[in-house]
Amino acid sequence: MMPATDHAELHGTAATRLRRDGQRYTAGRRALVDALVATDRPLTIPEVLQSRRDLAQSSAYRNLAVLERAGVVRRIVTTDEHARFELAEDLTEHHHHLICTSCGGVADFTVSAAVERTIETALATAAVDTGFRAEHHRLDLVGTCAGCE
Amino acid sequence: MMPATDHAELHGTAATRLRRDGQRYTAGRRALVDALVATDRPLTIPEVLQSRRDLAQSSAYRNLAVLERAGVVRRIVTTDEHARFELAEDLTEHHHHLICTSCGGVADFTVSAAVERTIETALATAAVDTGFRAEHHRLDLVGTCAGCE
DNA sequence: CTCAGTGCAAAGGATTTGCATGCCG
DNA sequence: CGGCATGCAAATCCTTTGCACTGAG
Repeated sequence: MMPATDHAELHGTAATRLRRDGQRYTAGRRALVDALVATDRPLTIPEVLQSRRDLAQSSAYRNLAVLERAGVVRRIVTTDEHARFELAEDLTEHHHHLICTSCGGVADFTVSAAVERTIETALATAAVDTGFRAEHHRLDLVGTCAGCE
Repeated sequence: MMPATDHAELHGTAATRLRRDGQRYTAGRRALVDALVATDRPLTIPEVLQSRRDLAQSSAYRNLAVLERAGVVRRIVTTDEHARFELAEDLTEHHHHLICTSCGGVADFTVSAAVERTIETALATAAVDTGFRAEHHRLDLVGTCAGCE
């Protein structure tokens, strides 16, 4: 798996995935992807709309749903009232989230490959034991961020 | 830390924590705790209301918030539209969640103490690196449950 | 031309809140 | 008695949807 860190390639990948779903890669959708590329943390829709004033709220919701179905973005829920969106993992890299219970903010972080392997193995076992078909795991750290301290 | 698996003791602990917050342990609040004790997975508010028809919806929301502030229950957000509630971890035991993306259901599971230690260590490092004060971690497995397969 | 995409405004649905009443301490 | 707790209904807030319009192919 090779992360498409190059912007042009990223947009190409997005276009391909949308086309596969019978969807177009329009300016509005590209703008959403651009907004997500420009940051290193998942954004809420208000945040996206603030950075791109020309986007209509309803289109943002609709297009993020389209992008999610096409596998370009991922929707995550944390603890606050807004859903958040980030690029799909195969377009960036596997990471986790620091969730601040004070301000509701979210930041990304990663752990070593060795730890990931340990977790993967343990989860695979748990999945087999319970007849669960695992798609992916989610490891978050919940607490207070440096800014809220 | 000793899990208060005994019901009487559990209610005593709940009462103490509420009192510490200047709150009463009323019948309605006890009923909510009972509903959560009776199951091995986090419940949504509709689920709680269904098992206890005598509870008013608004009181359930209000009281679960009170119980959360007092540290008796924990609110968790998964991927579907409803928040879910479970007993605080120190009243049960540390566990994780299997989240079904098909039916929205949630089940509990645990991993070995060795794996937990590995995770704890890795997260402690990440927290220090980012100036984050960690309260707890969250490890979920997202996929399809046996029933939805 | 045709049909997906867009924007506005209105609807929907989970959760919260105002207010009058009930009940514990 | 005084104040927290409760229930009902109305209000909120995020998100979704209806509908007419625009634009790409």
